[in-house]
Amino acid sequence: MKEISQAELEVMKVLWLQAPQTANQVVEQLADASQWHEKTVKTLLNRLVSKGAVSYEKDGRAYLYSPVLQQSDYQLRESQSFIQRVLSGRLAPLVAGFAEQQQLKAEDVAELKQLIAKWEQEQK
Amino acid sequence: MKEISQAELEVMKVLWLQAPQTANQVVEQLADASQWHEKTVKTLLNRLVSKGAVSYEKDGRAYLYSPVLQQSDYQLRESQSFIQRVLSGRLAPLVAGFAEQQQLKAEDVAELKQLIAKWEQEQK
DNA sequence: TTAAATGTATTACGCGTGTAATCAATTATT
DNA sequence: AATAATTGATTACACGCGTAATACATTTAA
Repeated sequence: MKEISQAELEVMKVLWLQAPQTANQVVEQLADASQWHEKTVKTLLNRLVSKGAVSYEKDGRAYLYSPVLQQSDYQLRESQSFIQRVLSGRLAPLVAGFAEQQQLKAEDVAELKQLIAKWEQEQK
Repeated sequence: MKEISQAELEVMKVLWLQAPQTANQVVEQLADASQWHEKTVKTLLNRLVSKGAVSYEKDGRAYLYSPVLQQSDYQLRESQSFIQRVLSGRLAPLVAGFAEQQQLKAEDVAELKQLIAKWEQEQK
């Protein structure tokens, strides 16, 4: 699976919300959200198909597009590479930055606690 | 501050470890680590200067390069944009990525606990 | 003082991406 | 059936990036 560019990711997000969808359904949502021209969205869909991230099937006149790459898989893969590339494998500085900016949500903290608990369990 | 590309980031990492450094010191480390040609590294340094991420001062015949952009600032900025763009604003999936990789070190856990304690203190 | 070496600046080039326009095929309309 | 409209495929093009090579300036060596 080749890299997915930023613009392509926006298209994936639309398909992750609901699938399958026709090109026009996708175009409509992105014309609203991102001001993209219809042709642009079609190109992005084609590139995603070439990359194997999206599949389609003919439904009479129009095509129906579906994601092949699942969002959770994508997020995990990207997160891992991001952690290595940018954070050099360390989570703490990131959390510290978030805390400083008051961007840490209760939900995040709960998740962190759970992770720590699990980690401590494994250390025994 | 313009975007920093992946190759440029490797150069920044070398400068974050120690600064100032001459171009040749940087080149040496990256020739070892990344197989990059001297000319390539010089180009990357120049682009980083153009982008305002690195500064230099003349030291006789050679130049001394230093990061202007601090690593913690960069990490925070990138993390926030990554979390918005890829994770739709939630920190949790990133943490899950960590758990998956079994990358948590005792040091991280200790630091995280402290951050959480502080955060809980502030919530009262 | 002229040549070699060293260090930086400028230029190069193919590829992916953002952003579409045009072409071709198929369906709908008159 | 011929033409118009729709939809996907192909082509376009400028810009940033990875990866250097070449040119230029300055210092050192012969």
